[in-house]
Amino acid sequence: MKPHVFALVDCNNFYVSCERLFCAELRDRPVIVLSNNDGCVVARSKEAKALGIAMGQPLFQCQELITKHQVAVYSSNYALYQELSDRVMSVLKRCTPALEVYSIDEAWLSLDHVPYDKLDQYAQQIRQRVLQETGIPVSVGIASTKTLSKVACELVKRHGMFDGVLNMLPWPEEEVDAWLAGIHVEDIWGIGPQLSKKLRARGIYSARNLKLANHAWIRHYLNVTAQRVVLELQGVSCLPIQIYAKPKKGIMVSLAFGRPVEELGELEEALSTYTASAAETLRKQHSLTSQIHVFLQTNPFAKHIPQYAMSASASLPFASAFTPDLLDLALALLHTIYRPGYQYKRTGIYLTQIRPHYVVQRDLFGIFSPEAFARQMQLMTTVDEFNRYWGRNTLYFGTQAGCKAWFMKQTRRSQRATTRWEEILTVS
DNA sequence: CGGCGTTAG
DNA sequence: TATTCTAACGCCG
Repeated sequence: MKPHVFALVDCNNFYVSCERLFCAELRDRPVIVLSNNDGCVVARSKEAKALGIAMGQPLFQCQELITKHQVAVYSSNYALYQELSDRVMSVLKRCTPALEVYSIDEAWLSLDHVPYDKLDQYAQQIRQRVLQETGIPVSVGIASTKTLSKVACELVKRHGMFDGVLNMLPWPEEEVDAWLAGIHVEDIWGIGPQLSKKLRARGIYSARNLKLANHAWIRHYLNVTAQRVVLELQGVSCLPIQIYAKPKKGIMVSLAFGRPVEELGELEEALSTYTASAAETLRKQHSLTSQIHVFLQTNPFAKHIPQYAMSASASLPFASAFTPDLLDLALALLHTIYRPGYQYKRTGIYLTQIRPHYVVQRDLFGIFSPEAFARQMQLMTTVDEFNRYWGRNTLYFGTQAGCKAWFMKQTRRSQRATTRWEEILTVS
């Protein structure tokens, strides 16, 4: 049987590339993008990496480097990144019969349909198309398993060679192994810090070592995930391409505040906003929830202030995606856990017990009304369509209203040039 | 089955 | 002064 051909397409420094699209002078400068609340660094340009700015580093720790080297600093602009990601994925969709969107900046493509000797050329065409149609540069790794295509992509980025595409398929086994020897175990997809520690304790330091490790030992002392990684390194594909996004089994919305919040009223406003957003996500995947968890927390890093963290859960009488139902329950839960006198840093909601909305509801006491349910769903569909057309939060529920003084800090966000008319790029 | 730990981006 | 957010899965009791 012919082995499968996996291509991993990975956008280069994706968030930075997005920012550069709308600001030409960022081209050769060091650029970083921050997490929510401008907390820590979540994306770095090549130049910023070279300066030694680390992934996940708190902003205040690299302030000196930023000033010294005039690093361009951006708050995260997810509206922009998601829109550009969608554009990249739609180009990729046209390049393969089987696309798996793995993350905002990565996708797997099956290239089973491409003749073996045309793979490199085809991958170059993919890169050029994406660049031409979206402006985003990408790297491509090609191999017989997902894990090896990750390795290939990593080698492209690490060595800045291969012209953006690395196809490992034609390589003899010894050549693959030679390159695997240069990859540390902790840099393999699926091997995190804990597994690395155990592997290193057994003298397994490189991807090559792991590929040749003893199966029985791996299974017994580690886990089945690690065993799959070993097989995948050997060229035995265990992880197929998943074309359809599985509906989420849990939906969480939780954001840290831009400043400490003490008032119940502000917490209600924030939680209502998060709940409406979670409900929207729920409806988008055609699901209902029947269990709600609400949580509340002070800032665990602020050792000097009194700490409090609490959560509460409750079940809905019947599964729902009707925002007012979820709001009622979420706010009631918030009231049970709220204690005055604390400086809260975060609240959030987590929806679980999620199931498809077409599964017919059985109700022991006859309280559930299919007619009312249908009316509610219709109302929410209207709200969602309205908001999709006129912009997020054009229509919203009363408890969300307020001045949003708690909203996250975003002092350096670029224009939402692709999703807001009033922020469109102007050329003068 | 729930809680915990690990990993990912 | 300052430290992201979301989701899945495996293991264990």
